[in-house]
Amino acid sequence: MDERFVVDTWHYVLAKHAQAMCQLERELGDRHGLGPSEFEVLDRIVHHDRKLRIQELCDEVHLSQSALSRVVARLEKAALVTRGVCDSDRRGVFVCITDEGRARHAEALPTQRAVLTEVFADAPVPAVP
Amino acid sequence: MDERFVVDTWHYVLAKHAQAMCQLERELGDRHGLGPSEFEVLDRIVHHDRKLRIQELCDEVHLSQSALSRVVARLEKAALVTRGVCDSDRRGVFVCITDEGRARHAEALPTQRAVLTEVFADAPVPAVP
DNA sequence: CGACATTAAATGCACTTGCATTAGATGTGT
DNA sequence: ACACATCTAATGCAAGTGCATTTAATGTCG
Repeated sequence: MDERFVVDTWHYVLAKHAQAMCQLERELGDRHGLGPSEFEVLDRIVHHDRKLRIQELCDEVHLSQSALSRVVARLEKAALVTRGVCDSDRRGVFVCITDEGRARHAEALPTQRAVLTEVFADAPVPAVP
Repeated sequence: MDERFVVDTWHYVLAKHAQAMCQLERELGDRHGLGPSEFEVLDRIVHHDRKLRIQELCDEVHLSQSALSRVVARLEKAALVTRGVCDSDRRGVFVCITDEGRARHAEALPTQRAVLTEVFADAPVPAVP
């Protein structure tokens, strides 16, 4: 476990994260009115293709529970998802994507892929020593 | 350029960034009173071992110019750096690390390395297809 | 059954960030 | 020399985030 390798990898992660995040924020925002977090949540729901509990989403998205709660609130206000109480455990809330949400996601997906492809086109990940 | 590879790499970057950032924030904050951005700026100055212009730092740290300006302001308030006008171009500002800043950095460096080593200990970076 | 710990999600709050703008200094062209 | 574009850094401001707390529902133990 070379210390040099660790630091190089960290710098790689920092650089790519900043680059991709910044560009995603621009492109998704300007072209589809979505932030990276909003897109990520929609993407996870579409990927599972079912309604998910907030807690399940929490495990998959890299956000705190409170931040996720607000992202879902924004998505709900934009009519891209609906929130409903869970019958079996009325503390729980499940999030269900709407048709409009699905459409918006489908529309935004190529944009996201294009950005990622551009950012990672040359992906000289630091080699393991 | 496989689309799958691109997405996998992105997820890797997202996960490692979140994990490392979160832990750095905790450890650097609790043990040394530094945020990740503050540490990063100190680290860049120590690495160059000279006073740097704000603009130079801007190229190396992944922050906007305004955010960097405020990080430097916080560091100055904590007496870890000093700011001075550049004689040759009086628009410019150079940032100079203090002895206390050097000491704090030296003290925090092992903490940062420990966190990074832990996070990237198993670093199965998605393999290039 | 009843008190208390536990869990899920929402909310108050402070903090950091980026965008847009501003203030001041420098360069340029006529 | 003067007007104007450009550049550097700082600041007003809005937005998103995490931590701590709150509210409501569930589980558990006596």
